[in-house]
Amino acid sequence: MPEGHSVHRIARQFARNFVGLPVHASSPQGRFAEGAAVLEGREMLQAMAVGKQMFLEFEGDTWLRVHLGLYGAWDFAGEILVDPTIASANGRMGQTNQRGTDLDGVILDDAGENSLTSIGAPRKTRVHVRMSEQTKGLADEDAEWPPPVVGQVRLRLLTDATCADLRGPTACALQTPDEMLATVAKLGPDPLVGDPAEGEERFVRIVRRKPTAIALLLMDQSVVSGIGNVYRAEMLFRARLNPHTPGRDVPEEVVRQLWRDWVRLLAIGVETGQMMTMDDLSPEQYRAAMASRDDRHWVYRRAGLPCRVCGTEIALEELGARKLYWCPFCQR
DNA sequence: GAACTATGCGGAA
DNA sequence: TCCGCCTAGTTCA
Repeated sequence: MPEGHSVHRIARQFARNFVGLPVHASSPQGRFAEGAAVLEGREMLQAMAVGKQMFLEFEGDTWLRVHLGLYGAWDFAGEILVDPTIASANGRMGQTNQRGTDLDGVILDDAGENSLTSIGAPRKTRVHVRMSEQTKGLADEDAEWPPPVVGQVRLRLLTDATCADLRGPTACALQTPDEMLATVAKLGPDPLVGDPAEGEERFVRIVRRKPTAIALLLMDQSVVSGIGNVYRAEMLFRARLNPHTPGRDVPEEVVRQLWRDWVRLLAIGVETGQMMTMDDLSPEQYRAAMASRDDRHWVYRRAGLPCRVCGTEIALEELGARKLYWCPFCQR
């Protein structure tokens, strides 16, 4: 259940390992057989993310649009080049386990080394990672190649060195360039696409016009791209903003603050692979919070627990068919 | 092994 | 507003 940061990480992984290379495409599960046949053998030209959508461009004016939805995930295997601007390379990206762990793939351990752990890679037996020369000592020479297909793989993309398996997406479809542009045009600004200052103006203009609760606006992908249920709850708490405040009643400066917070959280998320929303804690506080992976947020999934700031019980309500967590005192 | 849950979203009613 | 999609980890029996 990835929010925007995961999708950007996945796009970057494709940029490093697939772009510029011919790709074998198949649909082991069969549900994307026609599309895979179209892509088979074509060179991947570009990989980009806009909000929660990812677009892969192939030779012949053909785009692949993928939306992971609630359950989707990409599993990478084989050679996985490490983006130096990104703290970790990966096994599994997108899906996470049910304990609230929101980590993509490999993490940095205390020593600052890349280490393969099961965190965020709940089915690590399926992830045969042969790291690039930029990492060390993680060669898996005995891994079968290409990796055996396990489970429902909608789409497998394969180069000589790297394999990417897509499972459970909400959307996986081919698009013409016009269709791709039309999809993007419907999306609100993404801090990592285009000029973030322009994005801020668009965001402010829309929010300040709407009578809709700010908690709903933040989740509306036509208002702002990439925010999901976790970032929504956390951002509203960080702004100490009542989730029910109509967009047009949120002071302009607070709207701008929300956008800038999203810019910051997304950057941290893409860099670390974690939905780090408590970055302003002291190191000691942060260590304590991280000690329990189930409890690393201000309010998300903390219903009934005391607010970390004021001790009030965190509230849980349904809003727009999603669970909304907030502190009735801090966000009054 | 069944039931439950999830970071999403489109379409029917 | 509700339902269905579609996957897999976790929890509980």
